Amino acid sequence: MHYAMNQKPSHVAGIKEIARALDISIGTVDRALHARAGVSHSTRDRVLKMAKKLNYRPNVAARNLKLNHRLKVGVFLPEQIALFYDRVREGIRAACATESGIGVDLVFHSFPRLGEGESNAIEKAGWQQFDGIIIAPGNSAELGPIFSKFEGQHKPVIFVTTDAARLPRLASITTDETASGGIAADLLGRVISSPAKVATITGDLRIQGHAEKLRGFAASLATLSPHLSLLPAIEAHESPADAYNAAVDLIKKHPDLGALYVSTANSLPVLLALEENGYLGKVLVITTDLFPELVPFIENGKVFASLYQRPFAQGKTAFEMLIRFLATRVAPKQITRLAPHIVLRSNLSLFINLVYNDDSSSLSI
Amino acid sequence: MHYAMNQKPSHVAGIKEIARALDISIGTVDRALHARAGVSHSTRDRVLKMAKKLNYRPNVAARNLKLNHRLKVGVFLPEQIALFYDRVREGIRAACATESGIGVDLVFHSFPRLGEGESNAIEKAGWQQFDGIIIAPGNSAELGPIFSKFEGQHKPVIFVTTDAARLPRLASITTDETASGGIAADLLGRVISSPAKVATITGDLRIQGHAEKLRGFAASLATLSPHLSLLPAIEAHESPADAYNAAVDLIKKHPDLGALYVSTANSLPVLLALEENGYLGKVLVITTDLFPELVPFIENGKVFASLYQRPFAQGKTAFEMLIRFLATRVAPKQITRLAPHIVLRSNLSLFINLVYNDDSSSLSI
DNA sequence: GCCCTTTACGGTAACGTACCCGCAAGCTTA
DNA sequence: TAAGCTTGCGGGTACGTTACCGTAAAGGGC
Repeated sequence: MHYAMNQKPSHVAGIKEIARALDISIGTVDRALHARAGVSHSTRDRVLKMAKKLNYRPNVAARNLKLNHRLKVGVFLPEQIALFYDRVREGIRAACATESGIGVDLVFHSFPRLGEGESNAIEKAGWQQFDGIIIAPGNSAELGPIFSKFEGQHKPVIFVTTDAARLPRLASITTDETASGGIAADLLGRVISSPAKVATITGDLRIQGHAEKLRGFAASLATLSPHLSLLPAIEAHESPADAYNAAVDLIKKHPDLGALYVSTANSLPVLLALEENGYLGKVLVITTDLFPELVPFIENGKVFASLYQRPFAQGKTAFEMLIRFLATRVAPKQITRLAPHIVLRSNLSLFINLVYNDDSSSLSI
Repeated sequence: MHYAMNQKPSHVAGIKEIARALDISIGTVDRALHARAGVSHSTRDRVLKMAKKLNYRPNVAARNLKLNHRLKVGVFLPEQIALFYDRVREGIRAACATESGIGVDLVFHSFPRLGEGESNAIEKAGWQQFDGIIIAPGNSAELGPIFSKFEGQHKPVIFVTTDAARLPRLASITTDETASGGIAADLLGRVISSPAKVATITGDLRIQGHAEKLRGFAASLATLSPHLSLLPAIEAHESPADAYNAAVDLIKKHPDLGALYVSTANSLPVLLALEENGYLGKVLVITTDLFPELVPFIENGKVFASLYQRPFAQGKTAFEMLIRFLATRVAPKQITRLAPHIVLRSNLSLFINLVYNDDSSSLSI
């Protein structure tokens, strides 16, 4: 038995076929199709109708050849944490490499840390020169003036890795942070069946994603795992020393701690603090993201799970969206929330080569 | 502070700049660059050197315009299970839509079920007419003769959703089935802390993926969750009635069953059997894939997790790889194993719109 | 010497589109 | 009525590449 459901690739017409069909010049057809001046209403209508009838599709190759414009895309990402943001950059580069239609020039700019120096970097680089921009917006207060200064220019900006809903943007790509927190709470509640205390260590709560993760965690804990009681969130401000001390404090205050959710990538000092005090293995730990030092902790089960934010996929998606918009001027979905990957010791091997980034040809896994 | 790491987009030369630099004709340059006949060795070398020196990049737009060849891609996928394979088709279509460079004609062919009628469909459709083929190879025994008949033609074939390692293929895209099984065993072992019996219900074990899932499950159970004892695998052959009866038998024989891993998408009859006998909620269940009927089971926690095989991402990746090969003749990584998504009630909402497929613009989440 | 083939290269017509120039008809204004 | 302007359209060129055709020059066989 055999079923064919062809959609016939029916002939697509060019601009000159329309001209021939209406016995007018291709110049006129061009003006009509592009709503340029110098065509009467009646002719324009006739052209548009015939274009639809003949199934006109502009030939992208010819257009690109003619208006030989290379696109310039500016990418503004933090240097820290390099292992994370380098994967974003790789995703962008990979997507750029597969782009066969239009010529794209990528210009990478860096600033020290998320929310630190990004507006500076943008202003120095010159917003103007880019056809589109990809950025991780850490400090929306600082970025606000820049965005409003260039308002009305409709420069397409795409946010990656974290969002800033107040700023006007073409699109934003992040993982679903609320879901990340929710998954952590869900898993902890499933594994720990009796009542227990749960703590969270987070990063800078002014960054949108961190707050969302916590909200998701708290909400999910209350509904899905009510037998777990949540301790007040500990904000570690991305500093290793802060995080270490906070963890030591925590286990001193709550020696009966059952579980811990580290919602920042800065989990290593926390793990060391737990290990040194003999709590690693006793406390069920869920972390965020993936980097080489974390691998052994997951491998030997001391860290139950880590929620991977898929930097490569984020970069790739952002670039694809931007180019698609620049080519077609059709706006993409404004908010895209990728599903975070749940990294366990059983599927760790699927992510490990990504982390060591020895295989740049690897896909957006 | 501001760090710029531009890789300068330095001027890229065209074919005629090389010609001018060497004071020869562009025809000669073209022949030299494409290793065509009619150029002396010395001139060829000079051209190639100058091409490198001037940073020659062929203008894809111009090339595509000139050799106006549309590519024809044949897609052969089963009809059953529609919700799964339709997502694969959507992924292919989505990738095709973003393809701006070359014109691609997609031709979809279907056959009833995986491994049933696929060789028939291919032979009827005519292997010859396609520049490339995407197929779900269920029955490698039947496909073998077809593949060997056309051996040496180097027709690029990409396998999706399941692999057939014996057949020559350009690439294969599946989820990592071994990891799927491993994740199931890992999670079950984490949630169930005391010794318990674990059963598996699988599909046709002649299909590569099903066997791999079981192997992964057994291996992972032995190493990560040794307190769980694995019962012999039950093969349900994709038939709903079979699956139902098998499940009833199972709980009759093992009323103390602790957990169940359904490694086929055909999990609904199993869930119904458990529900009718009051076992749903007592037995920890992990299923495979996602479809509307499964959603409420996950929502209310009766199914702990489901391992989603990302059909959309598989289709999209397969198409992108195929086109990239056809455009550049550079072979992709032969084996790509995507990480399956772990669907829990806490992240179910991220996948639910995919399942109801009301949003075809959604990404390869 | 002639004729034929081969080799190495020059020249050029497209591919479909965008954009500029030019021209005729109609209209306005002095 | 002449000069100037606007409107509506035709014609042509160029974008970078490929695929031909043409053609000198060199070589080989008679």
